[in-house]
Amino acid sequence: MNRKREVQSSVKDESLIAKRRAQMIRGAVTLFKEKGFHRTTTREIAKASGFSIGTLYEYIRTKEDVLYLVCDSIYDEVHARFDALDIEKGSLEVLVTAIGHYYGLIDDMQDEFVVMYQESKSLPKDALQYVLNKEMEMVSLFEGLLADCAESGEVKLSPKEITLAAHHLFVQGQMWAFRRWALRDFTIEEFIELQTQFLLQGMAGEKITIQGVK
Amino acid sequence: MNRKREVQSSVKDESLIAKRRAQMIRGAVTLFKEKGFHRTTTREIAKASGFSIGTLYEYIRTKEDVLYLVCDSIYDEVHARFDALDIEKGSLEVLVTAIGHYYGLIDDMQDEFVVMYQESKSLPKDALQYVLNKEMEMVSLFEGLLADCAESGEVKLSPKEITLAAHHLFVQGQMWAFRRWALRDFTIEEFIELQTQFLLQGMAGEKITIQGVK
Amino acid sequence: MNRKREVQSSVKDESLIAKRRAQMIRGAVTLFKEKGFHRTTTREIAKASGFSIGTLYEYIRTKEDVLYLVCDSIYDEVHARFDALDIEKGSLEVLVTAIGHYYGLIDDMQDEFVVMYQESKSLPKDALQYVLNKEMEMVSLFEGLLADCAESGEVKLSPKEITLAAHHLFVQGQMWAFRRWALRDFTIEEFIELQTQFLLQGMAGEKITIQGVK
Amino acid sequence: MNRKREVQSSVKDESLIAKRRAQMIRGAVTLFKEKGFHRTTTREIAKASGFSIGTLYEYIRTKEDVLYLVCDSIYDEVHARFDALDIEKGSLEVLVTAIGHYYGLIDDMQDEFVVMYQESKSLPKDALQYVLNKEMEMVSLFEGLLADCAESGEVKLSPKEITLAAHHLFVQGQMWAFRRWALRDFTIEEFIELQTQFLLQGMAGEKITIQGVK
DNA sequence: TATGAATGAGCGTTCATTCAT
DNA sequence: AATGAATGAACGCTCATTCAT
Repeated sequence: MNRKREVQSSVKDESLIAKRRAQMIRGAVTLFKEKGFHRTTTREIAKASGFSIGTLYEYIRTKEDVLYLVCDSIYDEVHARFDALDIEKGSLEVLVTAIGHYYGLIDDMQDEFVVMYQESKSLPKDALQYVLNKEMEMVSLFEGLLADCAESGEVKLSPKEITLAAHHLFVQGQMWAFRRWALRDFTIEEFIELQTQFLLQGMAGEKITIQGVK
Repeated sequence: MNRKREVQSSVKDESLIAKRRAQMIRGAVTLFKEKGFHRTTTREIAKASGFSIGTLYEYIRTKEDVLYLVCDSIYDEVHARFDALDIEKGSLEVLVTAIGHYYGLIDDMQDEFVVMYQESKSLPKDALQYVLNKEMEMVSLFEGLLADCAESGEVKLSPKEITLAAHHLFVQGQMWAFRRWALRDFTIEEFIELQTQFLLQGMAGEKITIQGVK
Repeated sequence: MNRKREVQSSVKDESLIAKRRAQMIRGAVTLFKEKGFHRTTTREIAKASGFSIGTLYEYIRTKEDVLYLVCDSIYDEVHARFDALDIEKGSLEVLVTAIGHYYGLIDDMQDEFVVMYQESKSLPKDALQYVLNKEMEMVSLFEGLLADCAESGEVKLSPKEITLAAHHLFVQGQMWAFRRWALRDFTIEEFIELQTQFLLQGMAGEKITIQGVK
Repeated sequence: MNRKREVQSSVKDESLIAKRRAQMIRGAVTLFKEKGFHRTTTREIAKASGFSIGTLYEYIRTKEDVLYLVCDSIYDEVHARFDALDIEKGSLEVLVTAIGHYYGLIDDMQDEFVVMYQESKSLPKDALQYVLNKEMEMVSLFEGLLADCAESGEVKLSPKEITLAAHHLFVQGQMWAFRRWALRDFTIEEFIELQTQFLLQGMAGEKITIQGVK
């Protein structure tokens, strides 16, 4: 399994750690979104979190820990939401619900997702691996759902097509967070509706051939 | 129009400027890909370019200029390729050709595209605007093609659906550069084939309704 | 006289102060020996002493106080030992006994002596002066013993030679603590024996002249 | 052999490196003597050297490098002086000359020696090893000279006594640098004269026994 | 009395940029 | 036009010390 990395803290009171880190994550996300991880200083993070630089370092060991904490908290939320869905076996209906929830989550946590996608490359190796694994878990979840649909005959997709479709789906989710400036005219509901349509049709229809294309 | 930003140089000889900047871009892309813009030092760029730090600064004014030069050169290439296509009016066939060329280009310039998407946020405001405009030009090109298809009745899409489809298309292109680690099993030809299929079916089929979904 | 510096404590109970400071000294010596005064943190001292950082500061005012306490405790021990000797008047025999006891003490408290010699320069001015005075007392004790021997005719030494011999003696003691890595082959008994021999012969013999030396 | 550690510099001009490092060493020795290695900041070193903090770091990689450079320069000087002596085979006369030169050197470079002895423990492991080896070379030189004297019958010393005498000699040298405050009344010539006397008598005389000493 | 979370001055180090040669 | 030594602002991080509980 994908073992959670421990972020060391010299403070012992666990609930205090949780509270301070929540402050930290909130402050850091705003800053990272605005200026990026590298242009944000630890002093700024401390200030935005509402405490001093010294206190910040009571709860983390390195600046990168803050970024990791941000990424980790996103996946905690993702899991919380999906667990609430209580999925057993995939079907077109379940898939559509899952997509809706996933895109809804991204809408709720736009800043966090943008930060994660833009800045995760600055994570130390092991933390990056952890985050990528989490991402893969997410994609696999969709793959599983699609595979169930394929098995039950609801959709006709080869294994490769399933893989691609799952990534496709995942990436379109990112698009909502990333390209808001380009999608100002859409509500999240419209976006979900249209994306779902595209996807279902893309999977369902007959193969199409255009003649004369290289 | 989107006016090209001038990057100041204290050197007069235009052809020398072009030569040195080409060296610079080649060196910088590799470094930016490997370590990101912020972790790359100007000294490293100079070294990778084959000249001294002093010389580097004869051809640019700030480190960000290098990033801008990289981004700009990508779009020069994009334009060169698309101009060669000599498109007049859109049709499904033309659209499919354009997609193929676009994805092919991304495949050829993977490193450059990754750098651009990952690091462009570090550009100074005006340069970022310029690059985003370039991106919008690209998306608009696809929108134009799709609109032509809609007009001629080849596809049935509302204006909003056209916008979304164009972005969709554009983002799937990025995916090829970005998520290569997840798409190791695919060749670029397969990828183009499958993506095109998805798109065409997604646009062509009847609307699908899943009942019981919120 | 050399007045003992008061180290402030906010705790009133004198016996508790003594107990806590003893814990502190034991912990600190080990740490100072291992990593030096500057590389040792107050938190580490607290931990090694068996109490919290807050408690540590109930018994001292500054980190340097700990160092002072260490140095002071060494001289307390030195005095305790020499008082037990109950010296009245010097003679060669008494001198030899004193040397033996002094070197034996250094052997027993090697770590403490090394710390004192290596780190005492980090003491605040007045504390350093106090410690240097203590050291001078020690040297004077030997000077006194030597002077007695000179007076009684047991050795032939000018006042200047006495001074130098006393320092000599003192410094050779330090050597035992300091250069243990170079003296692995010697036992403390051998060392005392040989040093005493050297000293006595050095003082007793006829003056030697080497001709032709500039 | 004891390979010289390379201290990295980003400057290429070797003679400039030598010049700047000489400035650095001169400045640093004064500061280290005054306040110790740990209490001296790199900015102070830069200032005392006559250049900026940025320039300082063009010639070293870490603060510890400065300390190493100081220690290394001392032994360069030691070697230069001893090589000039052109010793072939030991004799009492040669030994006395060597001692005189060694103590003379220490007198000339008092500050440097004090810094080396007080602060070398702050060197990184490999550098410390290098310096200790240099020290051992020095001691061995005296051991060699003494062994030659023993062989030729000029002195009667067992191998162990030779070892101890060499260390003894070496440590008395340190004393001159270290305990100047206690030896204000002596000139270096007196000191050399008396120490040599002590040593020669210590080695030459008959064994002395004090009765009644435990 | 004992605790440990909070503080912020200060440190070592980096690196974009300049400019004399 | 090319070089690379010099600069210093700014960063990440530490740790002695305080003080509310």
